[in-house]
Amino acid sequence: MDEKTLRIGQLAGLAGVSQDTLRFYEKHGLLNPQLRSEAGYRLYSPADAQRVSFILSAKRVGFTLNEIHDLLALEVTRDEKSCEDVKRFVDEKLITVNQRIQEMQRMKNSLQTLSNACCGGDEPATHCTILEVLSAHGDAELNLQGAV
Amino acid sequence: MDEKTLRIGQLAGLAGVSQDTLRFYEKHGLLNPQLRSEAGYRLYSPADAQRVSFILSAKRVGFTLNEIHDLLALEVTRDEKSCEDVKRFVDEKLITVNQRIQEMQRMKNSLQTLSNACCGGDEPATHCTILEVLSAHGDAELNLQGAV
DNA sequence: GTTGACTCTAGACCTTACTCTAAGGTTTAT
DNA sequence: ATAAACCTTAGAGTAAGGTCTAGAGTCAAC
Ligand SMILES: [Zn+2]
Ligand SMILES: [Zn+2]
Ligand SMILES: [Zn+2]
Ligand SMILES: [Zn+2]
Repeated sequence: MDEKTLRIGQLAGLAGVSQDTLRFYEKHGLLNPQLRSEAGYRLYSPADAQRVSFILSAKRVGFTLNEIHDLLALEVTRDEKSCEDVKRFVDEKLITVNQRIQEMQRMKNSLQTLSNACCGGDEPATHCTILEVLSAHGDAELNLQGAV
Repeated sequence: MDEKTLRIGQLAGLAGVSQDTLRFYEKHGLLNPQLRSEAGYRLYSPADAQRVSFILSAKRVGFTLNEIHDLLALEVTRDEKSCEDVKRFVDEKLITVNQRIQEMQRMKNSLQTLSNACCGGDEPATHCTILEVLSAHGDAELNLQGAV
């Protein structure tokens, strides 16, 4: 009842991950709750909870744990790094995110086109293929040369 | 010189993946080039190439190989499946993609805010933290209850 | 005062998606 | 006709991100 701290099971429940996952993140330096109960139980502060939330969010948008580690490290190392470094790093990530958004948008369009074209009835779906849609209005997906 | 077929190294080069990766996809049913040269070399048709392109695109937007397999399977099984099935499946994926786009958009905003706030100079970056930004205009990232 | 829910550590194990190795056959160029 | 570059298979190895197990302490409640 110290403060508004959470034990591992509570935070895991709220965040929708396992306790093991939280310990795993800690072991890999993404998380580092400062408090322990007398019995040695981890006690997570609201800031810790926010951190978890950020990790999961970043993961869902496609960052690896290593990248997330670097993003979070801005907090810890910020007086060892210059603003120049920070800005360069963040702007790099921004480019990545923008590219992913564009690709997602294309995928969305393809799926939407397929969905629209499909009558949704219960006859055999002889006319329904993702690849057919892609080749029909086939932009973006054929540019093999565009690959990195 | 049959047609415009590609050997594995050529397709791998164009697609920006390894030959092993193409064979791996084949082994796992995502790809299945019909032709072989007399010597037993795989010969990929333009349709195969398109398929590869789709796989990579789908992967980049966050689908697993299993999910991609299912998307591609629409082609193969389409006269065993009803339009109803296809539409349900695709609409499900659409929801996923839309959610990811939204989350990416939020991440983009956070990074953009951080980038804007950062002067980019070479003094210590004491004021530059992703978590600070998130807590400052902190929507979306605190809703632990919103987790699945 | 013990049952049941919760937590701890250390370490083995798992899945996904490749990546590499070994041992060999093919094609092209000189 | 032989090297260099390409392809084949089967199977082992790797990295990321967990997940599970064992063995033990803790805490609330009946
Ligand atoms: Zn249909
Ligand atoms: Zn139909
Ligand atoms: Zn700055
Ligand atoms: Zn600055």
